[in-house]
Amino acid sequence: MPNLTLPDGTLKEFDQPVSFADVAKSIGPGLFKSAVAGKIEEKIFDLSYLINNDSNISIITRESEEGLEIIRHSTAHLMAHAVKELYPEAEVTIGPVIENGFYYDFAIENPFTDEDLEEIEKKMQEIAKQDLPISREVWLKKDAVEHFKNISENYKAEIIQDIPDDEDLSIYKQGDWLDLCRGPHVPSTNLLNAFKLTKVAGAYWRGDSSNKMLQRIYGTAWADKKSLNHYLEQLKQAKKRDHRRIGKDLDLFSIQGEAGGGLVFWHPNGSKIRQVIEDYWRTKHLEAEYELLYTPHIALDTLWQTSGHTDYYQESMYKPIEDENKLYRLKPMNCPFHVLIYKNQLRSYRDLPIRWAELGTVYRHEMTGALHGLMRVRGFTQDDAHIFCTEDQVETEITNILNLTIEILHAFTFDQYEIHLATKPEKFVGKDSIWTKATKALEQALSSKGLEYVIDEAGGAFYGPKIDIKIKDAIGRLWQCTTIQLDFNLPERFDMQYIGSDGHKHNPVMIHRTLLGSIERFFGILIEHFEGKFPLWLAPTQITILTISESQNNYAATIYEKLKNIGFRVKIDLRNETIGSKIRDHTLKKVPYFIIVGNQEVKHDQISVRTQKGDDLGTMEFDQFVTNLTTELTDKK
RNA sequence: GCCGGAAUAGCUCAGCUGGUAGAGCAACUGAUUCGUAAUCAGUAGGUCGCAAGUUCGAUUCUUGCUUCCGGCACCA
Repeated sequence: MPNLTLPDGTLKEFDQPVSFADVAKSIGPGLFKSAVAGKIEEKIFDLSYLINNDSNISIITRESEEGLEIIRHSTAHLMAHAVKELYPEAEVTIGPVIENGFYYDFAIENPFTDEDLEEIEKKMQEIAKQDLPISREVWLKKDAVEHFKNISENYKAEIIQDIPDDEDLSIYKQGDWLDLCRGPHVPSTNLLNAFKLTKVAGAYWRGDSSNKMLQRIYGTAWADKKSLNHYLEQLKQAKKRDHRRIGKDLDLFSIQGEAGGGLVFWHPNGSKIRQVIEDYWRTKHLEAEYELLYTPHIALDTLWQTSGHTDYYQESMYKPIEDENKLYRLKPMNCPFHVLIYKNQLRSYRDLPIRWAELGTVYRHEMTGALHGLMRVRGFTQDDAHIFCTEDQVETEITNILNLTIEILHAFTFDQYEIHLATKPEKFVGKDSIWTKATKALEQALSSKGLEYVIDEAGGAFYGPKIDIKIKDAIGRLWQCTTIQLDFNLPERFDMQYIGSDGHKHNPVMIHRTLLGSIERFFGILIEHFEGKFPLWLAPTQITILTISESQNNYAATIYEKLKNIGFRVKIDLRNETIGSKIRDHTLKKVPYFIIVGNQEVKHDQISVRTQKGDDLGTMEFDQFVTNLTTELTDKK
């Protein structure tokens, strides 16, 4: 005779065990209709689960986060069911829920095509309409293994083998198809009506590249058609921001097969933006008392042996180049070079901290399949810096780095982050005591800045703990750019030293840090973040002057000269085209401001201003315009 | 690197089962001199990614290579 307490505190009394479905029904038909599962305390159960005892319960509806997850999970099963009906020879493996959807991996001889996906989707709709009840059964492990082996579902049998003997095995049935699953699931297939299969791709069994490759089908599923369409629309919008598309449209950069994959060509427009970014970066680093370095692009292989790179990262380093019987390597990192400069003279504790920064171009042989626009390339420039300091200086230095990071990211309108602090892994170098001290210093620096962070337990590199910062872009995606890493390894490997106040030699602590990460990748992120509509201070062309007809050419030229002399990046369009056509062209080129001059403007010695967004700011004095833009530049808006 | 797909004019794309290519935009020329997202007309533009094979004949079929796309694996 369970007494059930609902989330709002209401007490419901029943004189016999009841299912969640009945409870929902007793509360209201609307709730019953949208119910997909139930919850006792924090545990989730099927709607059909019978509640025997007094408990705190709640009903999970299809719109809730948990409800959606159940719908997605059940849709994954629905897809597997459909695949088995169409391709009985396919073997099912696993089908988890992922962000916005699900996937299911199948072992099958002939890979699925896009046409197959359509067929499968149709079959899914068919099964969903049949309104098949989804029921749960508990099986013994050995029965389950035997069953799946009998029907040649070897992967499933293997999965079951790995489940501990004492655990209950639940099997879910819909129609004559069944699958091992922890559940819960929606009570019937007709609750699944807003889904779409999105793509098919290969994926390794158990995620191991030495295993067989399976066929993975991805899909998305939602509580209703409206949410599904909303999501599909979002996907389309995200696609419109693709930096490869915009990079081509705005003539920012290219990557050319003729030169090789993953090597970036910065066109004049992209180069202009990069130059502005780098100038700003340099200014800020000089202000923060860094000194700037330049180092070579290649060095003797033996240097990379000393640094340990050839041991750990050989596969992603380019092969050695031979010259005069010596082997050289393209640099995959800048740090050993900075170390060499450090070692070039005797250092005293009075010299520390030393802060050296370099926009250093490195080359890494990424695997072909990994290359992706500007996001993953083979040659890129890191905004790298190394700080050499004493153990006691670590916290202050980290605080300084965080300050600089926040200021620089803010300039690019990135003000929301997710911060990770990665601690000592199982395999590590250096003394426990210094790890503890250093990790504490990182924590201290973060908390004193009031920054929230999550601890990534044992996620540090073998050579030291680190802070990673992920920034949130305009459509909520996270990108890891900043990383601040302590290194107890290189100072020892290279036998770096300083003379302490005690007159003895000590190893300095080395901090590696990059704020933007790779300039190429950061540029890609910026393109997507701004959708190509760069703020005034970054825009390759800031102003375009458009004439109505030929008679304003001279006036336009004077305006042009004046703006250019002030330092604006300005262009002039004297083409024999209608004003509408000119506006369209430059709007599509994402120029922030247009100055339009016709006979009216010439007559009153004024200009008419329009923005890229389409706002007509009307006519104004030239000086007014310059003042407005100068403010905008200072504010970096 | 692995699985699948793709590569045609500067860009976006069409070209059925083999008979050496077509549109729109851009470019160029001319007309038009125009008031806030496309003025009109004409011209030119292609080793159909590269190499080999099958064939009387290959953009089309086969193989290899290169690059790109979607995932997987990898990412100091």
